Amino acid sequence: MPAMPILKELKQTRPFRSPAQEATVALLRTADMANRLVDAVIERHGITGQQYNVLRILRGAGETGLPTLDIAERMIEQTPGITRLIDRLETKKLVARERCATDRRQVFCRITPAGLALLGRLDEPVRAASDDALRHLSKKDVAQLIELLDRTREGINATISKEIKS
Amino acid sequence: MPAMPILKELKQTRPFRSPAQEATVALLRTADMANRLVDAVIERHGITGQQYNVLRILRGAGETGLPTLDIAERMIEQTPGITRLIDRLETKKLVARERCATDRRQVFCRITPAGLALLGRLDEPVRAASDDALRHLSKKDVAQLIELLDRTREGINATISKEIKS
DNA sequence: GGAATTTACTTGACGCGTCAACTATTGAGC
DNA sequence: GCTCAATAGTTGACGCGTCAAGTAAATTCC
Repeated sequence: MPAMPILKELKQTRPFRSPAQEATVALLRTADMANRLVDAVIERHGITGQQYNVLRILRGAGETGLPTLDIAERMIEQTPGITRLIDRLETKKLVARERCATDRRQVFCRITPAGLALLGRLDEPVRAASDDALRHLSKKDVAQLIELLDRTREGINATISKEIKS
Repeated sequence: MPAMPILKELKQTRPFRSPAQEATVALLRTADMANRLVDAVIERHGITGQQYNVLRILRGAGETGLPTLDIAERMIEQTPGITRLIDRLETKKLVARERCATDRRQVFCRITPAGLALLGRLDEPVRAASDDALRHLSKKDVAQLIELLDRTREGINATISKEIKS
């Protein structure tokens, strides 16, 4: 039961040029839908999906917090956007920043108690949204999906390193 | 060989709250990587990934073209951004717009010969990028991945319709 | 056939990703 | 110690998604 094949879904006449291309498009569209679903849950609580990610990272980092760029590394995102993202979290009093004394270039970011409380309220609904999104898949399917995606990322990583060399 | 488990990849101490959540995160990260790979190829040719998508849609639509909002429907995206997206394509002379005579509310967009030529140059490298991304997967794996993703989208769609009702 | 809706866009404002500079420190080599 | 390079972060500019509000041209309904 392939549900709704991508081809129809896109109302596209032109067929895919390879199965891999069909899979890639399916991957992108599926991820976008999942993102919307999860973001919708998060945004009801007054922060964006990206802001939520930052808060989660900072919660994981504990008391000491993290330098700005270390946060960026743990996100999907690259670098410069992180500054403004954290600016907004600081405005909302969910994150506090402080220049490091021993290395004055670094700025440590810590999650505030208000930030922790917000995360606490979000953990359950966010998990529920993920479970909902995948509820058509059996336990085994989910494991299989994770495995396929892991291997896909590995392949992409390899491709990228190859390109950097050339 | 699960390559690099998501958990390590994120340097995150806190474990996932459910397999579904791990799968969701894997999905989002994998899609992001795939997107970067493909976009990198496209952007070498002077347009963005979204602009490429619009051009593909318009190529599929043929001579008559498509009204603005019909393009938006076929994209991942919702509505209003499409206007400005096409503005930029028009500036680049890759798309032409013309108000419909019979229904003057509509604006028909058509791909120009220059746009078609650009797409022609991109088809091959884009397909190659997809193939590269998934080269660690066997034919069977790719089919399996497509199937799992199709079913996932189906589940998300159902979840969303359910929410709209409530 | 004229008012009230609906449709097809368009525009403004804001969040976010990304590249290219630019500043402030710190560290390394001499 | 002093120059030079690397590191940590910030800022400006632009593309894009998204919501809310606005405009203009059909359509619908008395």
